[in-house]
Amino acid sequence: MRSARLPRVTLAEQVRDFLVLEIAQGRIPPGTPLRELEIAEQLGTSQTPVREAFRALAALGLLESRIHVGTRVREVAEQDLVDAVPVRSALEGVAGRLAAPRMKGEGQELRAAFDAMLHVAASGDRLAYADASTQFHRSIVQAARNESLLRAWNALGIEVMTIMTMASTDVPLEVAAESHREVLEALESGDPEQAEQLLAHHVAEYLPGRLQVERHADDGRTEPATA
Amino acid sequence: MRSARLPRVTLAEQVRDFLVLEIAQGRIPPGTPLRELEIAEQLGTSQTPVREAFRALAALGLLESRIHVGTRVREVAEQDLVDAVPVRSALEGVAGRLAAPRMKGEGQELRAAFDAMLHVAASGDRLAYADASTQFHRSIVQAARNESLLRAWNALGIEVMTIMTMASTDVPLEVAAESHREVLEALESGDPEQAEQLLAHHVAEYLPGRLQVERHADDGRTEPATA
DNA sequence: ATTCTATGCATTATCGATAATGCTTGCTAC
DNA sequence: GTAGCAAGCATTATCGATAATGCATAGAAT
Repeated sequence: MRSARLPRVTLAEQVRDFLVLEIAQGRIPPGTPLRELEIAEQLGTSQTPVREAFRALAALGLLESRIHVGTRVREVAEQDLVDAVPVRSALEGVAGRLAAPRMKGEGQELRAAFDAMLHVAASGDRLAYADASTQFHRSIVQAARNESLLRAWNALGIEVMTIMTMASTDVPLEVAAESHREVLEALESGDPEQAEQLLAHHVAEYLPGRLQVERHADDGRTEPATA
Repeated sequence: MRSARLPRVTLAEQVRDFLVLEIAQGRIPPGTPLRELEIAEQLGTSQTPVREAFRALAALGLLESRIHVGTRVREVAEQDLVDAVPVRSALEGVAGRLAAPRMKGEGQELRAAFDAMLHVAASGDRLAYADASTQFHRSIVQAARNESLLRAWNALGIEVMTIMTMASTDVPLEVAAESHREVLEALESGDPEQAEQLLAHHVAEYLPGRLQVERHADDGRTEPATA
């Protein structure tokens, strides 16, 4: 969002990002209890920034805290990937609808994000690809110029989910990246209907194989997912 | 959510709720700068819980913070009411779709929430009505049993919005309450399609008169709103 | 054996104080 | 008069220490 702009300074944010990566990449497995003071010591900070990071991650559903008892990494992170599908689909559909008219003609930022995604896909770095993909989708949501929408979307924690998904699927990056092209074009053409449709569908496109199976029991209208 | 169950203990939560009411009811007008230490002194706590409350409210979009500079009440709370309409509509539509099959037959909790709403509407207490209405809608979102959905919905800060809406509209409470009946019935009947439709539409039903005007410039598919 | 109760312990929640930051104002140089 | 710089100030960000809480365990009573 402001990634390169401001140096992302606070310790709390650094701690948060550290934990996100540790958890998303499986170095801290689900169920692990996290103690504020322990993490603080480990990172050389005081309890305060760690506590703040815990709160932020709990809001994303990555941790769960019980007051006066403790915090641990949530077990169900995988179910979340599945749950998120219809929600993301709905939200990004709205985003497409609202963003399309504003994009007509000037999708510079979005196209830049798309190009970055293609570029990074060629490099084979799945983590970097996750970043690029997240940035692409966030650009769309931001283009809708709707604070509520952005907030709801952020609450889903797409960054983390995308990282986790990329880590557990083996879809070739080029294919994944290429699948964004029609979305980009629909937005650039400025057609709200088509943008909504394509985005809602696209978001439901890839899901790690293992998860695809469980999916069908559940929703019934949207299809598979990643992005 | 757990309102009566656990006593909602932490100071941070109390501070948060205090601020929500002050802001929602206009006793702290938009634009007001809030200083952590000042609020702390005013409430007889230390800076820490206040800081935590600030963060939570910033996440809801009620405050905006700039690092090392300060925090103030967001100006645009009113625009948010408008922005939230298509987002809420989409989210609650999904909620209805997912919740309906689970509710078939046993909508006890939801019906209880509905009855509470009717009851409180008769009393004329608009603040209490806002609570009841929020509880009704939250029940539906919870019934969908989808963590991501609940998180996204919570991120919208419906409680606050409903309080603010009720404060600035003059729709008779009985009418507002009654309008939930068909939603309830659709859910009890267990039909996902109909529940989705009705909810998405219902959510877009009431908006304070002053705001209705601005609305039409903006979205184009969903209609007016409160709930 | 089972339930109740008291006590200790692990952990968070809160506190008061200090460090760090960014804004602003006033000065200086041109 | 204006641009650049420096010092002071308001405010947050962080720290280290203490208070409060809930859980678990062990013992007593039945």
